[in-house]
Amino acid sequence: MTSTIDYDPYETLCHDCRLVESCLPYGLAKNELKQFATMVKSKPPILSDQYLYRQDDEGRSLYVVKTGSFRGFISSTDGAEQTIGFYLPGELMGFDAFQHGRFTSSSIALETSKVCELPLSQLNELCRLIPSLQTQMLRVLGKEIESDHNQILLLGHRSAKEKMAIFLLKLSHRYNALGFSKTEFNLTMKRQDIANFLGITNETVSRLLTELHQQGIIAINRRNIKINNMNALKVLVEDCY
Amino acid sequence: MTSTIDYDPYETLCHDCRLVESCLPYGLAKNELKQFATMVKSKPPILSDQYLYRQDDEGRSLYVVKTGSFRGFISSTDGAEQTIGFYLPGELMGFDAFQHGRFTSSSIALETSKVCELPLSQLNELCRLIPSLQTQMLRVLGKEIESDHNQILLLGHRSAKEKMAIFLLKLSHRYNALGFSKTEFNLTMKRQDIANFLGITNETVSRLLTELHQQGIIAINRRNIKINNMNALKVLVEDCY
DNA sequence: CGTTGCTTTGATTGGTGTCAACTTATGTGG
DNA sequence: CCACATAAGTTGACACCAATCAAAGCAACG
Repeated sequence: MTSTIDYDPYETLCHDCRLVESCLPYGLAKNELKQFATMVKSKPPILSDQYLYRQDDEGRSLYVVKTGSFRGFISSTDGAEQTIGFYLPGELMGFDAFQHGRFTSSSIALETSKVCELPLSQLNELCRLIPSLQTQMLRVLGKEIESDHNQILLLGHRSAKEKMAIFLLKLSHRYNALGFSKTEFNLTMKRQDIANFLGITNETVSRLLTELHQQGIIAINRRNIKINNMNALKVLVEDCY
Repeated sequence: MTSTIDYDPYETLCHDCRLVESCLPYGLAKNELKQFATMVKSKPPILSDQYLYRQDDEGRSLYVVKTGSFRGFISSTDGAEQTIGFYLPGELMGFDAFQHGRFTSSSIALETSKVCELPLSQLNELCRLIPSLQTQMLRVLGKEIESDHNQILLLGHRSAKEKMAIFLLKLSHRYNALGFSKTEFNLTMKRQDIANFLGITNETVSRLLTELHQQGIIAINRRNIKINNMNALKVLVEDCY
């Protein structure tokens, strides 16, 4: 499967990166950005289904998605999983290692993906030197927390249909923010992943997508989805966003 | 109703505070702690049902619970609420204002409570001066994120009974960490609050508590709860923790 | 004491999960 | 290139957990 997100085939430094506006160093002065860039470690691409990091691994870095997408999840001791989020380009992963230096979740690539690695030791040091980076750091942490809160809101008080609609709208919004179509995109995750993320079963996901398709609100073929009636989706949610 | 948590009737500085080991400045050297303490603003006690802060308010401070307890929640545009957490002494509130300088959740006192206020501007400055404070800051942020992830796990994949058991076990654990009994304590929140937090209805909460009572696993009278059989509760959860 | 808000209990309904069968896509080896 | 195995996705029948609606019990408080 080819990725819908593959606009950066060559290695670039931060100041050339088209993600810079949504990434951590947003708002830094030119010389600061240059300094920031020296810290960034590049890694070989992560293939589909490969782990970026595993729960309980030592966590010494943050990671930013450069291309591709990831799925973050927690495993219970019995092997049951809960997907806590999907990560698209420009989004950060690995905050959960801040507490004890070990990841409390795992991250796995949904397709061939590239990341920028930010070693925490250097990031901390740089935050002291560059106040606006410190501010920006707290800002993305706040964003992460707010995003988690929204997920709690979604899981706690929404019907399966509302959850599905919210999921699609949010994905649309995020793709749009990255400069892609907000009405047509490829789902990089399996039905099962969506189901797990929303706290429902894959059968229910399948049924709901079929239903939305039959109502003409979306058109879906395998992983390709087209939103025909954005408003109808919003009506389903009514007031969540 | 009298609080179960009322061991600090007099104003104290950080170095005298019995919460210091679980609070933000944990691990700071004596002189650093002194410096930290000068930043702490004391506030008049918050009475029951009073807001500490409201969603969309400007957020320029973090707050630490000194005595009492709070309920944090998000409101949708239609007025529906989702409780995102309960806060006991030593726990921090207000991280969600990091993103845009405004709270994305509200916090309300469940009983007469006291908080320490930490102005963000000074906290940021101090983090630059005291590296171990910076580390500690990231640690509590990591803890907050992990806690949110656990809540997502709970809401996504647990039956009502499991949710209830997890809620009680977690509360027991937190009270114990504060030096209180882990088998007997008062619930400072209403059934409705618990229900909302767990994503179920208050009727279900009531039924489950009654059921656990009849099975002899707990003894509950209004807000007072006694856990008679901790193991039985853990068996209900099996593998979550 | 009467009002009020919180809690409990009961009867009924419906949304999702569960189980199972089938279809479709992908990949492998002969 | 085909036969086969495997995984992903769809669809249907049925069961059950928890929501909903309704009403009564119970503590707090003026």
